[in-house]
Amino acid sequence: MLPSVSEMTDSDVGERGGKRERLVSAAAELLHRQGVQATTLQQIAEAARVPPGNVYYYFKTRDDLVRAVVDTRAQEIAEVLDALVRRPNPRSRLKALARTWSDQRDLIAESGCAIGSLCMELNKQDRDLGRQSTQLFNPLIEWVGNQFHEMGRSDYSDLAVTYLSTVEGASLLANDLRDPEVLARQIRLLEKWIDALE
Amino acid sequence: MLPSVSEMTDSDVGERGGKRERLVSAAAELLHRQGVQATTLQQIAEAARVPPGNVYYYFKTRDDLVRAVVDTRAQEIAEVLDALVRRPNPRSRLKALARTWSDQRDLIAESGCAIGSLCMELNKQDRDLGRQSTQLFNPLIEWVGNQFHEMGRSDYSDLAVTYLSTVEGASLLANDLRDPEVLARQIRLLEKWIDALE
DNA sequence: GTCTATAAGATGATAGAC
DNA sequence: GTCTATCATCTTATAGAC
Repeated sequence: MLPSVSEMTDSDVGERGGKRERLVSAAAELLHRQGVQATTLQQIAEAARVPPGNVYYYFKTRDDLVRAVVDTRAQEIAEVLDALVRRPNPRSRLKALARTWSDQRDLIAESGCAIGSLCMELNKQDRDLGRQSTQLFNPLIEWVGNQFHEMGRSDYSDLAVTYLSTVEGASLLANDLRDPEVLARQIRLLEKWIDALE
Repeated sequence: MLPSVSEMTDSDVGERGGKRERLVSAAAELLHRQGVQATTLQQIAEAARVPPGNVYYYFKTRDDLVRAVVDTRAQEIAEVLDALVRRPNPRSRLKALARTWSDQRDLIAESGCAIGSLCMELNKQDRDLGRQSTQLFNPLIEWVGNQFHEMGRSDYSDLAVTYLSTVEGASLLANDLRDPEVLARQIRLLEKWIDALE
């Protein structure tokens, strides 16, 4: 079994020329833009500048590559959340997190939220891949819930769902309407809502 | 060109044994449960009890069948919205529409919102099929916006997006968490929000 | 008018060459 | 250790039988 990205040493990466990482990176982008099912290994290999068919040297199956993309997304989320703990209070942390969506409004209007659309597609798979999506939303729900809890709200769990529902729903509509400003406006309203909470 | 479902007379249906309708109905359910890309014509034909390969007698291409499913969903939406005009005021109409989602909470927790997930997948297609999704959300946004407008709100457009964002986002999270009550709770909060608006 | 057999093409995966 | 050639399978689509 090959080591995961996080387990690889620098020398491993050097020996392979970073091809595994290029594959995961190219796959992440293509799965976001085209969808999981619509993207072929050939397209991923081409985008990563790796010989087609050679993907199987780095990943045992196609599902394994998809799993690696999910792991990478989960890691990105963890990094974003970790960076926010520097902020002084839960209110400003929640608003800063929301702004990571409006900052990406152009991309989201074009291809939807990378997390939300990935989850939705994984949730339709009946294989074990299907339950991998919890890696993405669960940490977010817990983190957001913790912020509301710190604010002294006993209904922190419902508030976390409301928060993420707004963000994901607005991303879906902005994508469907191909209008980044739809997302920007909803995030602004979400910030007001956070400020208005006691 | 074959007549669409709405244009078919009873005798047409009788002669065909309703196979076209069975195909669209089976396709709609499978696209919802498995996704557009993951569903094959064989699966649809089998579910509709129509000989495999015979699908092309009723639909010129696979995309045409998907289009028929989208048309059917759009028609379903129109029917639901039409039925709501009997209600006395915009506030009760908005709450009644929201309840159509919580009424389907078990199905949505299992497979997501039929409209939202269909839109998300269509939005990733670069063919002309991709822009068909506007048939689904546009009428909803306009109708919901009209209700807020009748309530005297000048920001009716933003409110309509907030309303649908909440519903679609909550459906996505309920699906990911496999928890119908998540959706039910968010719809209850949405109803309170509607009541609280001036 | 209805359906079967099959073509044509693409995709995931493997075996083995370099 | 890296990559190429190829297989087996599946899927859309068509031609033509009944």
